[in-house]
Amino acid sequence: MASPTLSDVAQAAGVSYATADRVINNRGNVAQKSIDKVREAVARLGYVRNVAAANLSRKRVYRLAFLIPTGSNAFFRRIRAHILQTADHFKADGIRAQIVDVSAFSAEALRDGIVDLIRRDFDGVAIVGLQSQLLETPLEELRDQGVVVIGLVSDLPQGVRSAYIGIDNIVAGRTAARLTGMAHAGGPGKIQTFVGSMEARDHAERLQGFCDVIAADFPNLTVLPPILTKDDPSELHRATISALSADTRVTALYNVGAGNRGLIDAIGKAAGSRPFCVVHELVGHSKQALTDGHIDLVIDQRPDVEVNRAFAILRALIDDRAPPPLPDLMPTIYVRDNLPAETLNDTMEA
Amino acid sequence: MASPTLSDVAQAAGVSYATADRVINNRGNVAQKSIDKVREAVARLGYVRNVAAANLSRKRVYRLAFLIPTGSNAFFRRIRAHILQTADHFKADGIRAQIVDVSAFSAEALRDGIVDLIRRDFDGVAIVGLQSQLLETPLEELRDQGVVVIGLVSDLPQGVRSAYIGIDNIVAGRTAARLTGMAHAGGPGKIQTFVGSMEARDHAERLQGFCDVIAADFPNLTVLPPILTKDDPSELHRATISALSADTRVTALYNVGAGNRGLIDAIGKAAGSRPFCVVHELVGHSKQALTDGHIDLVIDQRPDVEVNRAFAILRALIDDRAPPPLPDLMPTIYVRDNLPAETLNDTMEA
DNA sequence: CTGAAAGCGCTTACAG
DNA sequence: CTGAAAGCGCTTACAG
Repeated sequence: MASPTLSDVAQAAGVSYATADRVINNRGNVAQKSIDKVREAVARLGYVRNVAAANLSRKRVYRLAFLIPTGSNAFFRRIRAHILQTADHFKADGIRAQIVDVSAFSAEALRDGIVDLIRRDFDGVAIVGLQSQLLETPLEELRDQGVVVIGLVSDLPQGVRSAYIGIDNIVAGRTAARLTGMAHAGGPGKIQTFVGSMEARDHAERLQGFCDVIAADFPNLTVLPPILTKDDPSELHRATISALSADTRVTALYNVGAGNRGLIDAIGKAAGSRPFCVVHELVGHSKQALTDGHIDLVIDQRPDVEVNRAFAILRALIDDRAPPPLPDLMPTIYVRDNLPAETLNDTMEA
Repeated sequence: MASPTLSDVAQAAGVSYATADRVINNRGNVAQKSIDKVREAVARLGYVRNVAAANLSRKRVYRLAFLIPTGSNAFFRRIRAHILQTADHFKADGIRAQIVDVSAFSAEALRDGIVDLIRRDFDGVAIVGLQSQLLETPLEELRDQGVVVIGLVSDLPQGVRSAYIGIDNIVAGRTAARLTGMAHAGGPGKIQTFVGSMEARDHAERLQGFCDVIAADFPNLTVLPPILTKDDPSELHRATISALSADTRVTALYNVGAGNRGLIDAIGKAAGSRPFCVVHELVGHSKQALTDGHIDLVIDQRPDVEVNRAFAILRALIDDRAPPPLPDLMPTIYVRDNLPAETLNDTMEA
């Protein structure tokens, strides 16, 4: 009943322990005859390599880095908190993870951050990326040193990363549109949209997905040209007030980007009925606004799920084995009724 | 830079390895003086116990059982698939998990299933539970043998399980109501509801949550008394047809229970415009119906997330340590635009 | 191409 | 109450 070990396999195959090990791990320098015998024994006994023992023996330590933009953005604060908490937990499993700050959304700064990583001997790094050619050379160098690189939240140039963990922002925009459309119940309407910057790929994609669905499935609705906000709460505040007061009779607001605090403040202070409101990312103030009935929907990318996945995928890539079955990642819809509890982790009872 | 080991701690504390081990693991029979010295050394060196090494040394194998109702219910098929896939992956980590069948939703059958577990030497079991006193004695016996018991999807009597992994069904019903309400855009409406059985606690809770929100926040809407379906597709088919044809002018349908195939068929064949439709659990046919535009929303409990959590929580409880940071569990809303990919697990690229 | 042996960080008898 | 030693299943030099 006990699982067969490598020495069981070696014995069954009639070779030494070391030889069995060589074929299990494809270390080469083994006669074909021995390979065949070992393979047969593995299959017959149902041998499964004990990863924990292997890691112990080779003193495996997973050194991970997370490159995260600095700044007071609530979403990235949330990501950081999850990384720290997860890193702390996995210390006992030989994982050393740290957050490396890079100044926000500048390709040059990000490139410099990556260059700094090169000689620091990490096994894997997760990077909140950008689509910039500037990053390609340093990323290739990292990879050539055997460092596993993945994109997190925002993708890196495809050729130089092993995986991307983040939502599809076109899907996120489509989802926002579907629900906004539903909320009009077939009636007419005008939707005011806000974007931080059209250069930000995630913003552009969300807006595109949104417009696609409205155009295709809600012919009674019009999407007004987006107002540029630079993700600045005060810009959003101003823009929201003017959208609310305009005689265009706006029936819905959709903010593709950040800065929601300004939008929420403006709505909270407005008198009378308000348009249907959709924003992205569940953080303190957007959650509160949902609870207070100032906005209707929050489309969220579940940074907790993303971080969870990042650790699992990095580990799997470093070990060159398949990742465990993980929950899928997709834009998640929150209304005021299905909000998560305050605590990060509280299923268990005392 | 290398992490301190227990022998570093022992040396620093001036005691033997074995003594250090005794205080780390609270094995008792240690002089207070030694305890203090070891504690101090642990704190000073920042010692973290290596769980993998400990498990290796004691040949730890986690024997897990999942008690799942039999039957062709698509939701439980999905749960089973996730359990099997996860179990397979974790074989390499010394986890042996198996599914134990119990015939569906009979307290007697479930009790017998639990009794059968008692001498089988599991470390942890996850049970799709029922609220029945019948279960208490066998569950206590299991617990007295040191087996960790958790409720999965549907809770067990609270006193005899260590954790519950499942959504809050009141929240699920409230969420369905919020979106159904939104979809009326302030206009009037009548909502036909369907339940499998009012004895099923999850059904009753969803219905209650649904009615609460409609009554509180959507005064223009009426919830019609639920039609009992026994979760039988043909019953649902019949009931849906009559709801669609009735001159009550139903504006929305909400099925609290299973059997959606019948509802979907009926809607697919109906001519003209249809009411707003909300069902539970994303499985093959509900996903297809969403894609085809036959229904509008699916509220899902993410069995993949639940299974993932179940493995992690069982392991943590068995080891008596804190579980890793895990994604929260809450009712998830699907529209046709944010559906997960077909595959169970496909973030990585080849 | 093959094998014997030490060691990874722990736990578990066993002997004092 | 304390310690020395074997062993968990593997990897890694090292010697042939």
